[in-house]
Amino acid sequence: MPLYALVDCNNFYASCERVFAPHLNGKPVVVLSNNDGCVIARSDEAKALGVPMGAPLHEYDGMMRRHKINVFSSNYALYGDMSARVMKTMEQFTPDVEVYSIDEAFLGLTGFDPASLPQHMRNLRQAVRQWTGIPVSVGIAPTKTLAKLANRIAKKYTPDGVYMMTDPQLMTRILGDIEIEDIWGISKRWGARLRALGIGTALELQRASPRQIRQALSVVGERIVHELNGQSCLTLDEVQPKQSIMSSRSFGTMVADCQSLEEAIASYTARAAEKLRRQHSRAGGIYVFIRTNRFRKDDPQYSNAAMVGFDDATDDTASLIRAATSAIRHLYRPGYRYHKAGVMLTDLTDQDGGQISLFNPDPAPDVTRAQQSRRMAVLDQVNAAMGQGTLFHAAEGLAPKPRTGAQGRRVLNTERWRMRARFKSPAYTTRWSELAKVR
DNA sequence: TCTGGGGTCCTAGGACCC
DNA sequence: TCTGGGGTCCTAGGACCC
Repeated sequence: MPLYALVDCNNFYASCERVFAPHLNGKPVVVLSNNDGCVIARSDEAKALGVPMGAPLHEYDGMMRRHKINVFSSNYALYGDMSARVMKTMEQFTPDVEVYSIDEAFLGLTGFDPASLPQHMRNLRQAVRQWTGIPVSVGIAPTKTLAKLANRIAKKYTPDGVYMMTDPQLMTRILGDIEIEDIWGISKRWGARLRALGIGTALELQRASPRQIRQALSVVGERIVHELNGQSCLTLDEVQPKQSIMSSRSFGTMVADCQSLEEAIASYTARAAEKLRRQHSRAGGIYVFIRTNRFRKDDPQYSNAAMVGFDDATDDTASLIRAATSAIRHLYRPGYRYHKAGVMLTDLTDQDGGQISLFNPDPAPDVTRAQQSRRMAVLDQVNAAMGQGTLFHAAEGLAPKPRTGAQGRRVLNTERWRMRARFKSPAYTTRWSELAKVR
């Protein structure tokens, strides 16, 4: 029987801050997102005081002051470094470590004597605590999905932070108390779908017919059913190189001039290029986007993106920055207050070198549905005239360029998602397929 | 005024070829 | 001109995770 452990750092970012401020042990601590916008990590004490995940600072400012909650800006360099130390420590206890996220790892424990595992994991936990200062919880089970659940139990109920879930009878009792949305891979949406089928707990999902679940949730859901039954479907994966690398930020204050956008984009590109080289990859293309603040309904809205493809894939920061800033100059429109920008490196190798394609017709401020559909009609005509159902307009005198390949798909999907989010318009959902049919 | 920043996977159906 | 089957690749849409 295979055995897995999920090791999860408790309140990771908050714990990292505490390592360097030990006097805050036992006191409430929260860590904020970029620009100190909202809460992204909370210590147990902060959770107990009722600070929700994602809480916007401006709403909870007074409350946090009242309760003397210690508030930190995020320091990702620190967290990344601490994470690496934690992972390295765990490698001393088993060679099979899958780093799943910055604060979690799955361990492969097949071959270990099950009877001695809890103690082995207690030792691991203590070593991590001692060498890094970070508290972790460990869940052990025959599948990854069950290990995730065991980890919850470990975190909530066991004093030594380790829980092994192997006894079938005990498992039945535990699963009966777990809401389906708390299962790894079951979100709110899928949860609602399952509840409509009369499945509300992990136990009910465990006992459901795999075929029925496959119908409702695809093979992904069926796997979860098997995993809940102790049949391992998800194996330990080695860390793979990223298929796309993103770097984006919302600005602390609105940006209106092109120069500042160029500078921001240049630094994002440099960051992304660093990640790229670290995993020994080259980018075949770079995708660049800018947008105004969608939360400010009264502001004129503009959002656009461009892709530059390279003749030869590159990892050279200067070339990438040249491409990105040139894209920004094409994307920039005066008269807007920009809120966010970013780049995504892709391995699009089928792009022609140096070509820039814009994704969006130039959206005017405060477009109405009627205006938008008129604009779309024009765009359709342009695309029809160009012979290919491509997504670009010719205002810049740029040749239209069809996009293909896996990365192109990814980028397009991302962009579609943004468009839908921005306009909340079904017209945008259908437009792309209609364009495709023009061919 | 403020409301994060990253990622991955699956599938139905169409296009195209034989 | 119409019909049909099998295979592969791509697109578009729908999810999920931390």
